[in-house]
Amino acid sequence: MQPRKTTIHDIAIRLSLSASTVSRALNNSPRISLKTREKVRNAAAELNYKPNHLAMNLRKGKGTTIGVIVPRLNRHFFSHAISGIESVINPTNYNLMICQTNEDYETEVKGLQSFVNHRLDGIIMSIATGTKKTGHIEYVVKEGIPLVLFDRMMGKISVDQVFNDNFAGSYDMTKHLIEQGYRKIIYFSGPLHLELYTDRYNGYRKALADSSIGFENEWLFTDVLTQSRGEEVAKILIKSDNIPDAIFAASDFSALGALLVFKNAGYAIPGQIGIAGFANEPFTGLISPAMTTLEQYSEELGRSAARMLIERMEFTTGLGAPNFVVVKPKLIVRGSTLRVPAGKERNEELISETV
Amino acid sequence: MQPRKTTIHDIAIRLSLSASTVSRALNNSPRISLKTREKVRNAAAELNYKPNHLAMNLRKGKGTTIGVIVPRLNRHFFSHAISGIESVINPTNYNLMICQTNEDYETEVKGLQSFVNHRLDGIIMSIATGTKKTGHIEYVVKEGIPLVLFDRMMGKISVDQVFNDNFAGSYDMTKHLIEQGYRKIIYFSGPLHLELYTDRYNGYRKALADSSIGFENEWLFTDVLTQSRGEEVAKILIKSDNIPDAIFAASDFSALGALLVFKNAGYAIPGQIGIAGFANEPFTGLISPAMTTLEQYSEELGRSAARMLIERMEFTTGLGAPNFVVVKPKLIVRGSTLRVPAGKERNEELISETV
DNA sequence: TTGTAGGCGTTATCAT
DNA sequence: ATGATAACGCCTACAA
Repeated sequence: MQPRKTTIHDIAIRLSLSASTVSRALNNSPRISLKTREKVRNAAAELNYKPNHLAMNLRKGKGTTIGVIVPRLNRHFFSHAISGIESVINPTNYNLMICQTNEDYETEVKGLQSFVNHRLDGIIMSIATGTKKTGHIEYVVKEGIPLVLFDRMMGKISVDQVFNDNFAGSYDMTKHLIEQGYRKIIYFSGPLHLELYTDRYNGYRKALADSSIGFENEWLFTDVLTQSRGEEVAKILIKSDNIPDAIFAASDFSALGALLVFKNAGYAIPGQIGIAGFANEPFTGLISPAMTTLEQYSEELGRSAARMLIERMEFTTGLGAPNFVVVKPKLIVRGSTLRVPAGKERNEELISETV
Repeated sequence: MQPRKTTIHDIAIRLSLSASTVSRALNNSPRISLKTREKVRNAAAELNYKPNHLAMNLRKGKGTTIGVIVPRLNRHFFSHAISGIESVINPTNYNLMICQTNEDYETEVKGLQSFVNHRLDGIIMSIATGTKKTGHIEYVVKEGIPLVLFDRMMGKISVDQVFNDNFAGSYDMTKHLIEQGYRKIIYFSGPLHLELYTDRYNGYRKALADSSIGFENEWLFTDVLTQSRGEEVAKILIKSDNIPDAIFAASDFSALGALLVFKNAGYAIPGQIGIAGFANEPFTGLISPAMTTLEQYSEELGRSAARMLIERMEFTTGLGAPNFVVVKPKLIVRGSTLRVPAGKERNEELISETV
């Protein structure tokens, strides 16, 4: 614990200069002679000077920190999205402040508030499943803080957004299942108050309708996103002797739960039952049978979000019309749903590499 | 974009009070009458006042942000450690600023420097594998900023540390392999300039020695931590016909790479070759055969680190003697190494649940 | 119980 | 090319 940190004043005194000169020299202002700049730099190094960003930001009315809010850090999807964000942010001189909500609304509000109080310059966020109200987000927008929503879209809010074409992904997957001969396709959904999940659900429904396959209300299970929920529902299905041809889950994790339960119960996958997920989490390529799923290009999503945010921050054109970036997920077909003999009605284009 | 944000002065003017009164009222100072406090609170809400943390921190010379530096966010180990940290930090009014180094030294230095400049109040960090010098860390310590090192220990630096007993974990694993009848046990290590990895390596060597099993220099492969490196080395082993009895990898990921290569090449696991990893990443329980590995209790590690940091920050007793927390990893025995018939020399205590 | 004044470290404006 | 001064928004002696 040293008494006090070196400031530009200390440097100024040491060199018999004024603080403003030192400040300018440190900022490489052309108004200061090269010789002086050199002297100042040396003295700064000698005195171990470290700029105080708090003071800088206070004075300038803006800082260099971007806040990121995600539901969970330990999802491949989000950690890779963050990697994408970082790859764009790192070369700039912005810093990342990350906060995870654990899908909880209160935590989300608190985190966002803290970002506002800290006068962060921009925010990238993905809404928690627990979030049903959007006042806190609209507030940030009204406050004039650049904000980009990502993955969990929110049609009502007029703000930049980056997300997957969930409808299309879901549609493609369902079509694939139908092509493989599955007819009774049960759907594991997330909470339907999130557009993300209604879109996925609608894509599934549309594909069924387009193939003239009837839909039964009991085919839909909501809030089945985790492995344990997937296991629960799978056990219920087995116990009630309500065995589906296939399960399409809006989450790889619940798909995994179902796959394990059915496999343990002795069902042949993909023979008796097909199972597909959503997100292409790394484990989907490692289990057996490997799981059919949808690649969401999370890293690219993150990069896009970061780029959009920086755009907003630099060209602070007030509240222009919001921009949207939509990324179409890619169908990754693997063993858990592939049962049509090769060369028959199998669509070669659908077959992707398995990691 | 509104013209300017509300400050305590605005509230003061509105209520014909002084700014200091408002400040005190907002901070619930008993020196201000309850009635005034109430009035101030209302006015603040009405004017949509948000405290400026930059100014607060500048004035107080300290803030409420804790920095976390990890090599990779997308490792189960680190994302769970962060969850642990958060579970301790969230109830306080500190915030987390997270930075990932991608195992790169330069990024680590830059991140740490940025933390110092932002006057963060405390730092929890795990050193990048690319880091060989420690000056930047010692600097932070000398600067008087509370710092806790975690997972990647650094014996030379006098600072609080939380880490696994890597020697013991590695020793246990090697013993287990020997008990299973494996003799030629090849070792995939991380870079040996990190104590973490020398400790693991030494545990392995000690177990071999204690069982009077000779060690050959070609059994050691360094810098084999990723899946792709694991695959590379496995292919080299097969090509050179240098087939081991078992592989013990200091990383689940390189173990995975080897497992896949040997499995694809038609080797029976655990029959012809046993494979074990380190970290208990979720996929280890999902692949087949499921992988034997070591649980590191990352969440607990994170919690301990956060607790130690807060301790240091609150009771800022200068530079007291550093504290250490050591957590012993737990052996998780699964199919990839288990081949001794039950009831023979198999040690029941070693058999743990498979998640 | 409240007000006044000064300063945290920096930078922008205006002068010299 | 450099200096003096004020201000960013808040807090805290000290004074009243």
